Amino acid sequence: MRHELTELEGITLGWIRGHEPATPYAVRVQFEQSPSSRFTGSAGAIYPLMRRLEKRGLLASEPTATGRRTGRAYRVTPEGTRALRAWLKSPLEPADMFTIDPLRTRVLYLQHLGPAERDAWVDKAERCLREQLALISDYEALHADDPFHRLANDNARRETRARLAWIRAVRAALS
Amino acid sequence: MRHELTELEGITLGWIRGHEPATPYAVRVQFEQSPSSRFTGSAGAIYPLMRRLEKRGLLASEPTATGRRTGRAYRVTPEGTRALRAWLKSPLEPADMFTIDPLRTRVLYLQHLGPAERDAWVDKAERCLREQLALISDYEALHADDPFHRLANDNARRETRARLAWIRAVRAALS
DNA sequence: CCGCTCATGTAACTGGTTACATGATTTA
DNA sequence: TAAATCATGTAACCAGTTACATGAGCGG
Repeated sequence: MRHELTELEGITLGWIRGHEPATPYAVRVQFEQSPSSRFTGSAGAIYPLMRRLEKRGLLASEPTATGRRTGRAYRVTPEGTRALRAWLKSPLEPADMFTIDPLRTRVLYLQHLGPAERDAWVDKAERCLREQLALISDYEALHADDPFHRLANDNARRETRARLAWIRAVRAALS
Repeated sequence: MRHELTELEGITLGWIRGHEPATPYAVRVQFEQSPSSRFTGSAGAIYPLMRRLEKRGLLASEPTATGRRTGRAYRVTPEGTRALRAWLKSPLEPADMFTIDPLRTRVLYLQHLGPAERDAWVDKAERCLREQLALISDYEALHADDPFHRLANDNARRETRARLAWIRAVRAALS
């Protein structure tokens, strides 16, 4: 009885649970409108993933037809709910939760850019972080009703603010 | 002339530039002692990667022998330096820099846990974040001399602190 | 000499992306 | 009715992981 889920599987399962019955396309749209770039929500990922979860007994599907179109709509099975709950609780080992910040890795080797290039880099980074704050607010407006979405959004905002404060510290340190 | 590098390639190239001539094993050790869990620095990743970069002309290798052991030590070519600099400057599109926080995705679906389970989850998350702060300090001590490392470390510390503040806000919101 | 760690690799797998193919429905 | 876009899927590829194989050197 394997219950381990990848991050994408966990998120998908969680989303479907709240939007049953859900087609793969609906899941895809959801991923595309999210400002996160970790997953594209490409068809090539979602369709096989959902069939995979069904084969594992975590999803069950019924055929749907809008007009003459064929397709399948999925629901989370009790087994799937159990897997979702296990996923929610599980991977909280300290090692697993190190955040990945592409800015952080790049600053490690910033010595290989000239002073002017470094300044340009820092400026651009700060601009991008500001834009991101705006994107976060936009996205938040879409889900103002869901308190859990608001909490997740608060996380994104706080992290982005911390990175902004940091990038300003970087600028100060470089000059 | 393709100059695009994956994150792992960029980091590897940057590290080698500062530690020439470097063996794949030395690169591996470096990754293992880093507190980040994004890359394991497994042999299966590093050895092929470095050969790949050599074939692209970004690394050059000389055979080395400690005792009767055979092996190769690598240096970054001028072409490799150019690629490194391009990588440092390039992927700062807003979309690319969204941070991945496994806590954030999980909180989205926390509604599927009971109140007691949620509390336990929040407690564990907070404990892990605290441990991480300690890990960050340990790691910082290893590189106290390198100002760029210190900046990167400052980033990790600020983000972790922001996440800690957030998780406390989550606890407050849940009760 | 036995076992441990150092060091170099390879092979099979996996999860996700890109790019493509195709048919249905809506809109100009 | 032509073009756009909605919706469902497949195939080829790719970077990185896991697990394994192997041999050198070293300490008990």
